[in-house]
Amino acid sequence: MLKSIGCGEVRAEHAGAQVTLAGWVHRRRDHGGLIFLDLRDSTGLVQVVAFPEDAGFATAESVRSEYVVQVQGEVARRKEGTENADLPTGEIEVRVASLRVLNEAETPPFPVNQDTEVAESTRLRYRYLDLRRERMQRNIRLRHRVVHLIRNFMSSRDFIEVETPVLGLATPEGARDYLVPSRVHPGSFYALPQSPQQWKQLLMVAGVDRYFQIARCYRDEDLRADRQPEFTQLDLEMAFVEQEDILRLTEDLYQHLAAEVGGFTVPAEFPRLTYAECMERFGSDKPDLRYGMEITDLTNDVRGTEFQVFTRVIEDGGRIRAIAVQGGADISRRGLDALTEVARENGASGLVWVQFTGEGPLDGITADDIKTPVSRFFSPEDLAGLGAACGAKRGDLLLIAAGADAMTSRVLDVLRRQLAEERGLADPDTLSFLFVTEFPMFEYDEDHERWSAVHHLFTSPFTDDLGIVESDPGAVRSHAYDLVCNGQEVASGSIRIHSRDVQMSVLRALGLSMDEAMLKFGHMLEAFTYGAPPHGGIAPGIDRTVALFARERDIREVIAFPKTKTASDLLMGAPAAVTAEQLKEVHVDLNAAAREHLAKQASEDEVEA
RNA sequence: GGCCCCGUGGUGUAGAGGCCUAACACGCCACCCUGUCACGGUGGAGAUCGUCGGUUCGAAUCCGAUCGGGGUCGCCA
Repeated sequence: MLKSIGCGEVRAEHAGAQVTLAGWVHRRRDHGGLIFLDLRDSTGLVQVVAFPEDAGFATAESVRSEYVVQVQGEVARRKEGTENADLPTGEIEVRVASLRVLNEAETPPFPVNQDTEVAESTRLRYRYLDLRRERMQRNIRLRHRVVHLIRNFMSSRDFIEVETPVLGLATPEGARDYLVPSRVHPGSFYALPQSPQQWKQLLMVAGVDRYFQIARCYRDEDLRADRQPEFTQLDLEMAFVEQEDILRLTEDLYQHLAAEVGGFTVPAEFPRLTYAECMERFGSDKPDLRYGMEITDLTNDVRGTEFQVFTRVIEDGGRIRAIAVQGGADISRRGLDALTEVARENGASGLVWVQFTGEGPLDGITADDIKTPVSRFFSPEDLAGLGAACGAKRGDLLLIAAGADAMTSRVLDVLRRQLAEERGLADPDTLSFLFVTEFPMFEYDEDHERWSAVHHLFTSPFTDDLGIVESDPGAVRSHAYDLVCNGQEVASGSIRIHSRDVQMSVLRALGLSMDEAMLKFGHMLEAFTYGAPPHGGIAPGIDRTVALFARERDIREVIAFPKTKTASDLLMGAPAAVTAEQLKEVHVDLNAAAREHLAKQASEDEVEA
């Protein structure tokens, strides 16, 4: 080894010892007559000091930020009064006996030694330097730790890790596939897995009754802060289980992770809410439970009133729903207009607000203490009643949306989240986990005029609903469940269908013909005829999980080499054109549009060069 | 695919028709400095304002296109 100890590991107890250090020059402080170097490696920072009489002094004068150097010297206690309490190594310093430059370094394109804001594209272009910075070092090390904890936990529960192919078969359902052309089979393509779903179910049939895998998944869809074209899941599956077994295992895992990582408040027991309950109380299937503002149904409270905006909606089968915003009476007229605009953008024709000023309960509140555009239609008593129904006090704001459930849910969910954000209601140190259960089996796809699976087509419908799978798909409940945390879906799973007949019925409900079903899923249907055990599983997103524990909002911050929004790799320059020879080998011809695009790109590159 | 935001020395920002021969901080370079730790001091170099085109007597600034990055809706079983 080129070093005898890590920079960050040197302590007062080493005083007097000879050490060899190697690392990057974090910072140089040249006082003319003496030079300090902060030397950095993965273990931390240590101060190296060189005096003019030291052999390494001339070299110390010449080194620059990010030079890679090796230092030999004696550990010494710092002079009294010069200790640095902010550094674990702050009691000591290393007096240079020799200093060797292992490699020089260009001035980096952005500061490596401080956590300054840098354009993300620049960070990605020089990711190897970005990763050298403290924040990213912390994140990728946390990621390792979390994955390590997961592997140990799964092993301790008798799961075995099995690798499954990356080159597989395209499926007609779900996300767009990444395709890989076959050289050996002209005109045929592999698809990269959207998840190892089918493989893990086949492993269940194979008698591997407790499987897991840290699996890379690929989906060719547009990206977001929490979505990458390739991402990592803890994929797991168990045979002979019921939903409760999977949920308990998942909760145990996350309790374990939270306890080991530390620093977060986590519910003692993860609440379980049905999908219907979530939509009713929060308007979302991934509610943030760190704050209140639950939705209240006011339909019956306003049924007989004069206000036709409400009564007409009720006649049309809609409902009147509201949230109470604690302390919201101080929101300005302009702020209220902005909230109304948000409601409109999400499909509402308007938003009724009521502000209760003053303090204390709403009983006996007078018109003077109520601000609302609908005062003509409601008495102060009526409005107080509505407020009380939502749990409001004086000083609070009531926001009322009227219309179809889908719209009012969306509007109140968006408002709830926005207000929580604006008013800082979400505790950053709380991880508010919950399970959402009883997802509907199907949803209607307006664009393609057919039913599609909400979770996926291997999800088991409720036994009680098997009779209506094909006659009334919209009413079928499924054994699909999510783990949700702080308004984000972190895991998703289900109990699977293990019967060929049920699977065929679901495929028919999705509008797949027998021929198509056999072509795309014949292998699954066949496997199910050979004694498939009842089974189920879940797939927590590793990127999102690590981001939660790292307090990062963007999963790109916990991925070593992420892609941009347009799925390109700024460091390597992928994707890129390949040679005509390579295309020929895989029997691929580019169409005119693709050729034109490449030509244009090439000419732009020339201009730059 | 729609909508929105951003693009100015190496980095982060300011500049919003003529005051710009583009400002500030950090960084960089040189010199000075024996106890700093975001060391300090003095001096200096460095951007034609993403690209292309247009409007104008005049464009970093206005308009259009385009490229790149980001957000969001669709999409993501």
